[in-house]
Amino acid sequence: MRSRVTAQQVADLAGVSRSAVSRCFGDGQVSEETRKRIMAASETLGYRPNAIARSLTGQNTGLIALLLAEIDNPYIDLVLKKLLLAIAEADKRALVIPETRQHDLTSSTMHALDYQADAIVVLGGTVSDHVVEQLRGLDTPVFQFGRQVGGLGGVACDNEMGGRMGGRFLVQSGRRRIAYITKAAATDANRRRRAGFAAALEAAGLPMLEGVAQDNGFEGGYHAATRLFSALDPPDALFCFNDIMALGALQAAATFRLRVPEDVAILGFDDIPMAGWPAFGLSTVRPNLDLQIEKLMGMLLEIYEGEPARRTVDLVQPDLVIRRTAA
Amino acid sequence: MRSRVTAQQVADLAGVSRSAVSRCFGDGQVSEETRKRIMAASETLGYRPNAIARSLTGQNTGLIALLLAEIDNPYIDLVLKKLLLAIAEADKRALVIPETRQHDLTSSTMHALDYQADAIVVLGGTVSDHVVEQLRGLDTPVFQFGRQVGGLGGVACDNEMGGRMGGRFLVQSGRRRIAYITKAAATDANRRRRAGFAAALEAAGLPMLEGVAQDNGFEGGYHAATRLFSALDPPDALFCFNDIMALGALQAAATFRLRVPEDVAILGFDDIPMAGWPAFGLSTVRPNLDLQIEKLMGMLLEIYEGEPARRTVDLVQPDLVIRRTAA
DNA sequence: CTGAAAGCGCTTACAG
DNA sequence: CTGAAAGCGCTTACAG
Repeated sequence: MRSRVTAQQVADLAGVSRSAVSRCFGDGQVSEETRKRIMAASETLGYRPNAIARSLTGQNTGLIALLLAEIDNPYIDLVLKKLLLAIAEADKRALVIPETRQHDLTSSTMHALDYQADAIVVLGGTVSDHVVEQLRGLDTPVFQFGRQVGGLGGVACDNEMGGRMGGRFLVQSGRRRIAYITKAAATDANRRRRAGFAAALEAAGLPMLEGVAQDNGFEGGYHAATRLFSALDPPDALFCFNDIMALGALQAAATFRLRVPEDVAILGFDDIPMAGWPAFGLSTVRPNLDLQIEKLMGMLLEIYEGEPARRTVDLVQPDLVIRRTAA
Repeated sequence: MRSRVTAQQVADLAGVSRSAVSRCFGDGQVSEETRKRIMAASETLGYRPNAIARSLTGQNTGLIALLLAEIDNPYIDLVLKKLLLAIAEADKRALVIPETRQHDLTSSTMHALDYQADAIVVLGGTVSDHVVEQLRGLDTPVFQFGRQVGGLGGVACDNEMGGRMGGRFLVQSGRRRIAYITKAAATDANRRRRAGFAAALEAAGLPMLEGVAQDNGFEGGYHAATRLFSALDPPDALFCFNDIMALGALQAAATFRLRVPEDVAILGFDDIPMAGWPAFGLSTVRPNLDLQIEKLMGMLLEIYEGEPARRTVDLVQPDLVIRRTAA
């Protein structure tokens, strides 16, 4: 442990008790007079309370654990960055724990618990029922971001609504052979987007074509679209699970010399920064990320007020962003 | 603080002292017999040592603070993710602290110190001399990633070498009007890439054209390239500070109906995943990120061995990745 | 408002 | 190898 100034040293210099110093830096009662003396002493000595010691006795540690259940997703990168900023601005610290080959979500949770994190936020990926059961049983509040599994509070994009918006838009723009592209293994977000999309097509009396991808990345979208374009009667619209896949599909369309959106409309989901680049002009469904973060931070800060952790998921409505690839 | 099993409870159940339990979970001497008893008791009770309490008395906290001096850089995203994985695999925890409007690098450092982080790693951005002075004076070891400011240990891509490789390649492929594109405000990486590049051109007796961008992003590259292409005698090769700018330049070339690489060669730096997408096929300089992370982790782990923190920067040589945009 | 005391859950010399 | 004791740097009732 590094040699640092302690509260006792400040107390000695200021001629007060250690308790007074503690109260001064905490929320206790201190007279204006003593506060001034303590602050002066602190400044000369360069005192800062040891957060670790404070955590041992205090109400909380100020630590919020971020569990990254999935790390290869550009959208999660964005979420992580925004969340880091929000946590710093709320004057809390983020303990970021990724899933690794050796360490699954369960052991990440254990680590968060070892450090007495005040709350745990699970980002990305799928969470098995078994793990959810564990998380739900913890004393430490657990929140989920972007997912809606039972019994765990959190915030998510209304994926079903997003799927419906996408489907409706393509139908209304006169498309008739509309496909949904995604990876086979269904995450929660995937299932919901697909369900909303399917509902919109069904309401219009249209069938939903399917494109199955190997992965939820550029290559996955590229190959799935390639297969669809190779069919006898190719689709005139694609709705992709996410923007990266949509960009892959766009590339496939270029390969087939299809005009976008004239021959085929392409719609993504996420509105990652690239979607807006002039090179792409990708039309997409944009989750309201800032609002989601804001709501999550609200839930997080509630627990510092002593309120019980929420157990429900707040859904945030996405927007349709129409650029060039679907219009 | 949540109600949790303590070492005392384990000791009671196992019929040993609290010290024995501590030694068992630490590196102390315990007989095989007692170890078994303690482990059994721990398991029945579900005991895990409280990392906070352990941090208060132990040699270290197991916390490594990651200071994000710049958050809007896709390359830094990659670095952050890889570093998070490496830290988790080394069984340490990452405390991630971003610079915010309210909190500059200095106050981020203070927060890292409050939590008694064992080491601090500064990622991205520029660090003023004043802050470097501060960081250098700390008892806590500070490392830098991707930058080479004096007196602070760390690891970085050999940017000068990378610039030279890029320059040499363009010269050898027969280009004669070669431009370097970057944002005006010079970061350390920028200066070095430019210097290496300039040296390569000078060695060939060629002038170095300059394209000044508003920012180091897609738009910056796009507009800088557009200006260059609008000139009376446009360049036949562009070397961009990073891949995102190169993608912007690529888009500008398309707008001017320039063939790439026939009319103009475009070279980036970073080899972000997108660079390899078939849509782009961007030729670029690829820092050896994995090796950099490995070296940094080596430095980080040295301090747990009680060795003094290194004060020198380990340079890692980049590779040239030739795809389609420059060949 | 203030200080003395106890305690948070550990680790670490120190005896034995 | 093992346990009793002291201590890490705080906070928090408890008296005053």
